Amino acid sequence: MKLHIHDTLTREKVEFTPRDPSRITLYVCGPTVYSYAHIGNARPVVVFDVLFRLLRQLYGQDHVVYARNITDVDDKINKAAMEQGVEIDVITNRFADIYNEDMATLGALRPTLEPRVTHNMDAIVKQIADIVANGHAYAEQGHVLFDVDSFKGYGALSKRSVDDMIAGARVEVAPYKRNAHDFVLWKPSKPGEPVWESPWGPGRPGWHIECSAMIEANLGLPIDIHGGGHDLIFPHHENEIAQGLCAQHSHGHEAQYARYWMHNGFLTMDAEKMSKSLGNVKLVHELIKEVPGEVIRLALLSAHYRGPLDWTGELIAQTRARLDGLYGTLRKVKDLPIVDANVSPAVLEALCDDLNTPRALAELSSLARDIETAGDDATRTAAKAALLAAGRVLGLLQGDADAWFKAGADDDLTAQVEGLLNERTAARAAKNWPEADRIRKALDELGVEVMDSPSGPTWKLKVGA
RNA sequence: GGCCUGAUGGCGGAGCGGUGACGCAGCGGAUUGCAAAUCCGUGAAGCCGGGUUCGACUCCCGGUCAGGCCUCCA
Repeated sequence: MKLHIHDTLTREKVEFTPRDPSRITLYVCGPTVYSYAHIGNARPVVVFDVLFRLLRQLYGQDHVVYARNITDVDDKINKAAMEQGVEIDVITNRFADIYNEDMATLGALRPTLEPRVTHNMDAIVKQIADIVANGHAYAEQGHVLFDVDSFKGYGALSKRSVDDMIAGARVEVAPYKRNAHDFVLWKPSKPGEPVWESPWGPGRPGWHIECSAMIEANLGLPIDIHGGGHDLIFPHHENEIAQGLCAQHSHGHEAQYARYWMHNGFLTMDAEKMSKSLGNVKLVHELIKEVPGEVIRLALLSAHYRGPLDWTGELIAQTRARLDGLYGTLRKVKDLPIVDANVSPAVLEALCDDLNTPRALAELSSLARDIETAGDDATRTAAKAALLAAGRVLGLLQGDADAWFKAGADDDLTAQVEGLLNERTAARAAKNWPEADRIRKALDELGVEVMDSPSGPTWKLKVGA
């Protein structure tokens, strides 16, 4: 099965051919760790997690190197550290850990590499030096600026010309810049900020250089796939290309930086842009207290990654209901053995078509129906295996089905429910329907819904109870 | 102003130049002590205006609306 992906550089869906099938390289821009991640930040994480899983499925578990950086040098980090009177690593370690925990709750696998700016300062300084040596950057007043005019390929990714950018003219004009659109590779630190040594004086790296330096140092050019949010196309990824290629001794004009570019669409909140001023920023850290991580994950995968996604209460409710259905089916076959199975070709085909998760999800429903309509346990066991295997590529349905419905119930409640259920089972055995209904009502008041089945009752905690 | 997306049923959301997935909700039936689940069936859509075509939701052109980027941003 051949993977096809929509490449931002050519704006076309193309067949994916890895440079080296035994070492696929994937890089996705990660978080700046000064605060909590919001739900919009989670979309690329989940989307590219599916890509990571798919690539591992197609090329082998050990043949994919997935790097997602952690930006731990940044103005916002400095500000937070200053305000709290601590070193920056107190802030960055704390939020990097929280980030990883929160993303794990969304079912995202840990990337192979999580390079940090502070751990790659040598690579950054070296890359800047290479760019300067190759004549694509200049030092001025403690700054090092990338000379945009020296790189002919500039603007190829974002499809904009340097002239257009000047026309837009919101770029910062500074005395140390030759041209307004030149951007910073290295700059002096302000008093009190962390400082690193460099040939151009003490200071700190600019925003874009970290990614290209870490890619060069950790993955090697060209990487296979570079991913990120749509908003990063310009200037971040455009600048990455310029830096990454101009640091190469070939001057990189014909070389490639990333063989394929993938960008996820934006997420809106009730059709509005998420912004602090509107007060509609949803933090993943808060959201997972009210909504299971898997619901969030499925909701994020319910639309194609390149399209927009509107985050609403209705979306969450519908997604939860859908997952209830899937886990409900799995609960019916929970006592059947788990056997190995191949990922359904239809699911693979959908994902290989530029990560068409909605189509893959539709197939998941079909696989669930196979379980429901199976006539015997052998068929059911095979169908269960097929559903779980398909779920695994999507990072879904790997939890315990019973636990799914009881999530949120503490031990006390569970014991209480089990007790009442036993009483009710006895009442039903005696065909004492009024008593059975009384207990059902009592459970209902506890927020518990009882479902009878030939093999005994099951229950679930009602949402919002 | 420049560049880039998107617009499908009550809601979410795909594919496809000719029979309109899938999910949630609705309706009918089967099943069920009750309830749920499940299965079967069913109603329901393609922003507007042109064009191409035997035929367009699907291709082309022009609008409209919404969102994004051009400044830190997933």
